[in-house]
This record gives sequence, C-alpha cells and structure tokens, in this order.
Amino acid sequence: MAEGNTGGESLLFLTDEQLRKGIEAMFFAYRGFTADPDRILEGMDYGRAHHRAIHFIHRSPGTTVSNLLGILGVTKQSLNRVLRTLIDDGLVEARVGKDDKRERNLHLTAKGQELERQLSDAQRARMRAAYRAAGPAAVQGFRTVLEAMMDPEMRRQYQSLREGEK
Amino acid sequence: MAEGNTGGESLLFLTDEQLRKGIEAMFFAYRGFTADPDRILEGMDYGRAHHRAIHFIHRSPGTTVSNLLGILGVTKQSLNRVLRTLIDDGLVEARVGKDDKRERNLHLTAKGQELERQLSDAQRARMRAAYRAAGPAAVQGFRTVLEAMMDPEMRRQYQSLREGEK
DNA sequence: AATTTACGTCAGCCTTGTTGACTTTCCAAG
DNA sequence: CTTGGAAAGTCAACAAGGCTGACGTAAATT
Repeated sequence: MAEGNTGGESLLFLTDEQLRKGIEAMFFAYRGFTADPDRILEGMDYGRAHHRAIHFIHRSPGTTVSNLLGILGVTKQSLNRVLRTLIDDGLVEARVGKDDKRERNLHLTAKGQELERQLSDAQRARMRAAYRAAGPAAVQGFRTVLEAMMDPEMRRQYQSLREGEK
Repeated sequence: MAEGNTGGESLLFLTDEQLRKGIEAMFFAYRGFTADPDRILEGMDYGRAHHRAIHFIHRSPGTTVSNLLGILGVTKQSLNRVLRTLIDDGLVEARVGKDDKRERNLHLTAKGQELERQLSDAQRARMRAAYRAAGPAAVQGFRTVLEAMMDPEMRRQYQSLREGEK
C-alpha cells in the first residue's frame, strides 16, 4: 500500500523498520562483496588487508605511504606489515620519491598486477551481476545512498579518486 | 554526455570503471556504516562482534545459538566467546529451550536492550540522514542492488527476517 | 541401546588492528 | 649551517576476533 508514493513528500521510507532493513542489507551484502577475493586469497599468505593495499596502489600508481594511510584509515605500523610482505614478495615496488626523497612512490610489479587483476575480476564479476540484475536506475540510487552514508572525509577521498568520470 | 540514457538498454553502467566506483563506494560507505557503533563500543569491553550478536538477538528474540551461527557465519567457538561475556555481564539471557532442552533461547535483558537501543539509534541516525539526502527512489535502488549482491544463502537469511514488511 | 544433535569449553594459532618508543632521512625555516 | 619537524621504517607488546581440533554433556532421535 502507498507503494506508488515515492514522489518525495512521503516519509514512509524513513521508518525505523525500513532503516533496520537497510542496515541488515549492508551487513549481508558486504559479506558477499568480500567473499570472492577472500576465497582467492585464502591459501596464499595474504588477506583482506593485502587486497585493499593492492587495490588502491593499482588505482593510484605512484601514491605515497601517507596517502595510502589516509585512504585505508589504519596505522602506519599496520600498513607497513602488509606492505612489507608485498614488497618482499615482489608484488609492490617502493620507489624513493624524486622530488621528496623521504616519500616512497608505490607501484605494482607485473606480478602484483597479475594478482590485482585476478582479485578485481572476481569482485567485478559479482558487482556486474548485481548491477545487471538491478538495472541502471537502481545502480544510480545505490551509489547515491552509499555516498551519503560516508563520513565527509571519506567522501572526499572517494570523490578525489574519480578523475576521468563521464 | 549520454547522461540521460538510463532507460534500460544502455549498458554504460556496466563498464569496469563504473564497477570499480561501486566497489570503492562499498568500501568507504561500510566504514561510515560501522563508525558510530564502533565509537560507542570502544572503551566498553565490547566490539563489533558483540554488536552483531546483540542486533540479531534483538531482531529475533528467542533465537537459538545454531540459528545465530548461521546468520553471523562464524564458528561456535568464536560466537561463544562473545555470547559468554554478554551473558556474564547480564546483557543477554540464555533460557533452556522448552520443547527441545538442548537448545538455548537467547533474549536481551533490560540492560541489553538499553545498549542495543543506544547502538541502533546511532546507526539508524546515519542511515536516516543518508536516506533523507538520497530520497525514496535512490533508497529503493540501494536495497535492490545490495540484495542482488548477497550470496543466495545470505539472501535467504535476509529475506526470512522480513516478516511484517509493508 | 546407540547415535546424532545442540551446546559449551579448553588450547592453540593467525590476521589485522592498536600504542609506544626509537631511528634515519630529509626538507625547510631560522 | 643548524635545527626542528615531517616522512618513513622498525621493534616490541598487546587485543579483538576469526580459525581448527579435541573433548564433554545432556537431550533427542532412531
């Protein structure tokens, strides 16, 4: 009932019950979201933290450690442990900064790009299936709500990574 | 350009670039999603795992341990550690099953409900703000995509918790 | 009577987060 | 030129919260 009333003045979508459903949807969907990469990584010596580092280095090649710390929201000690193994295993290269030699510019090696591709292929496949099933209008709404849900600082990070958007 | 073309036959929303944006939106939004309860719980002896247990016990009063295991997707040892502290601290009550005395029916005590309210108020507040900012149509799309992203088993769990939906 | 189920628990391990302290390197301002 | 502070790396210790394996008990089922 009142299903057609989505014109804007209806506030039925703001009931506690609707909000709780949204909360649970986030919980269950996030599980699916991470499931495929987790499966790939289990058995390797890597975990979700490695995936995140690889993702954002791929996304912004040459990014610095500080920059990555800001994006991932962890301590440098925590990130360093992850980065250390990736560098030692030859998946990530840390080049001394040209202008500021204190900085390290991070890049994926060929081997690192191979794993990145494997992980993001899996994650994109699920995303693609969900998008296709839901349709373009739903996808638009999906992105709008997620963006509104972010902390302002995270929203900045998210948006600043969007050069080249159509 | 081509912005208006969201009519259904356009597949622009399925490009790798669009998918990657969706992936990052999930990552950043989930951080926001958990930020407020995390803040409340830090300092107490509890964490996100306790929050999840409290949420679903509140959601399905009288639920059994096995049932909760299925929803949360963790091992009984992991859940037990969390449940143990909640019971010892008087937030959760475990009543011996009436029909089947092997089962434990879990309920929140008054004290448990107090914490649950505090946590879910905070989480709902963010959700409400996001929903309000995005509008009813976006919320509809948000839920549709999230549901499509779940593993089939999780989708069952999600939907089976929806009695009483309008 | 034997087996299965539901739950609890002990012990040990791993990942990934934390704090605190310290060093090295380097840029930039005094 | 010296010095203060930022950037990065590292060591140590710890905690939360996952995991496996093994074992025990009570109750239900066969």
